[in-house]
Amino acid sequence: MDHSRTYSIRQLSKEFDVTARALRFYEDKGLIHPERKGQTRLYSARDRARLQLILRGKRLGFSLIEIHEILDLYTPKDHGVAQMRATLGKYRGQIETLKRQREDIDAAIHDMQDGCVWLEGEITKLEAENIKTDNV
Amino acid sequence: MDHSRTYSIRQLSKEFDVTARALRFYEDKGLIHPERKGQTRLYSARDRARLQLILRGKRLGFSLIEIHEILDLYTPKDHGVAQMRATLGKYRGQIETLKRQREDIDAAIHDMQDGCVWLEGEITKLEAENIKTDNV
DNA sequence: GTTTACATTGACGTCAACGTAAACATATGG
DNA sequence: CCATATGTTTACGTTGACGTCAATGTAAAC
Repeated sequence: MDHSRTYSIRQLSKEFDVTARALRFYEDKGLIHPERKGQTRLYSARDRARLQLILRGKRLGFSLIEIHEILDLYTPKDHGVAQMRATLGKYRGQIETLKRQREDIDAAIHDMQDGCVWLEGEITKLEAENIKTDNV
Repeated sequence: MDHSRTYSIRQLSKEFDVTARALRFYEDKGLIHPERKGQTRLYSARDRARLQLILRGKRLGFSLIEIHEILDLYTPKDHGVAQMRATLGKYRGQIETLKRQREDIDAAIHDMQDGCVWLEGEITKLEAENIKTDNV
């Protein structure tokens, strides 16, 4: 919430449970651009927000290059109307990609839930058997 | 649908747009187990179904090792009730993982849609400006 | 002032997930 | 009979995403 404060590399790495190496690596790949106080990096709230997006992208299975492109969508470029239209197209493409992923997920969840139900049934069946056996 | 027929490595690779190399690689990693007619691999409908699961897992960003574990959940082991309970736990864990992923996706979609709406607004604003300028 | 903790930049290592190339078998049509 | 297509194994190459290590700097704490 505090938009003015700044974070050290350790603070950020602890908060999001990533290594400092990873943060420097993301910077190398142009995903974050922290300031420098002399040598040491100072991460702003904006950098922190970008890191959140990076990690979300990773959880969704995107490569760092793809995440870079997604981050580009979040950084206002506002050059020409043509550019903005192009960006709008990329937004929509990304949304489509995400929706396809969500369908995959829903399918997987349904499969798994079906499996759950079936397994539960099998277990209760076996339990009934065991109870009968126990009673004999 | 035809449960009795069998597929060559080329047929499968073409149908799912993966290389034959990848299919052999998946076999190496124990994800598929096609039969052999002499040297050549013969893929059954079951192998084909497993391949579908593999590719879906990949689209969702899972590693081959994780996919292997997921596939294990699909192959009935029915040893003891204890085993089945353990499997049931894994199912539920997997479902939780997928649900978390879906939340990430929903968040990303909402962000993108917000961005879309904002961008559309900016574009229409600029267009209005341009029209005024054109008329002068 | 010195230890201790945390920071930096290379450079090289590693693991996964294949690609690529070589060298060979099998079969099918012209 | 030979070419072409498709199959095989073995082995090395490649890319992405960091980990690890060395050599060094800096800053707070005692």
